[in-house]
Amino acid sequence: MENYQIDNLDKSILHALMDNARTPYAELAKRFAVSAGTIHVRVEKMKQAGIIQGTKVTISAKRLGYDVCCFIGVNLKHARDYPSTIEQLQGFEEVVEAYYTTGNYSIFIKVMARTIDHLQDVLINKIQTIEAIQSTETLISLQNPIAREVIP
Amino acid sequence: MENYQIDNLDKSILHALMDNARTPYAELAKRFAVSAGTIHVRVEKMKQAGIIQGTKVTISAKRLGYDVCCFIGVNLKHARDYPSTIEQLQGFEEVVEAYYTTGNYSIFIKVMARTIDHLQDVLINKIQTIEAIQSTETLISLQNPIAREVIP
DNA sequence: TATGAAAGACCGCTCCC
DNA sequence: GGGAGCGGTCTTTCATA
Repeated sequence: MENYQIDNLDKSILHALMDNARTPYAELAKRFAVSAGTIHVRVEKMKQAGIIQGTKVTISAKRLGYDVCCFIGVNLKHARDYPSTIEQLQGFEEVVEAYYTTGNYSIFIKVMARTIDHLQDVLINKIQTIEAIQSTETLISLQNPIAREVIP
Repeated sequence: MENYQIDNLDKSILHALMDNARTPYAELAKRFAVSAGTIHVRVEKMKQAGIIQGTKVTISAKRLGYDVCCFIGVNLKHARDYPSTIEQLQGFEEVVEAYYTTGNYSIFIKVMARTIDHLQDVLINKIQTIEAIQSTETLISLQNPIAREVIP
């Protein structure tokens, strides 16, 4: 779990696996002109170092009927209400991300909803029922032109 | 690619595969008391329906030295500058997500940086050099207590 | 110490019930 | 939807530089 300085080969492997986690090692080996055993060793090292955490399938939220993506800036009445608010937000499945932030808002959340009506329902009947919340500001996402991950 | 109404078994499979895309079908079969063949059929159906898009490894940004996560609300001088701005933002590897939003900002981006100094560098020497940008507002994320995906 | 090659185990895919 | 055999992939081990 110590720090491990990745080299160009590691980086290339990461790129490939971030695109498709099931890329055969043999193919990576061919692509990067090394042996499959080497690929295996590198992947194992990065797993040990905690760089590669696991694999997961990518889901299309749209295909599942979730068309509306929005961000909501939340202001709390008192900063001390932060933990309990997070706990309550966690109970709403539409809240997919939450951040404790400096700046304009206390908490910043990402919400996925099926429709605008659904979003309205989530806002009024879920989020705004939390007592500790003073006010919210909603940013509806119309497009998501960039979506990727950091790669040094 | 048509719409496909998923049932409880599909949902369970999705959950399992979102946690670990390499879970053996035989194990899923045992867990949900069906045969491995059935798991295969369901996964294939969801792939066909476009619900499952692929698999990717999960990377620890922290382990790679990226400790600072922040959101930046961007205001443009003119709405028409949107496409060219996105194009320029795409060129900065630290910009990992971008949204075209209604509300306070024209564009909303997520930035990953190594350190606060690095973030400052990205802001001053990259983002704020874009001519079309009128102003920016930065929200630094101190914690990310909720991070998951929609699952109906 | 890191790489390359080969053998064995495991998994996923396909056919048939 | 369930079960069995084939093919492919991952993993491991050993030899090598």
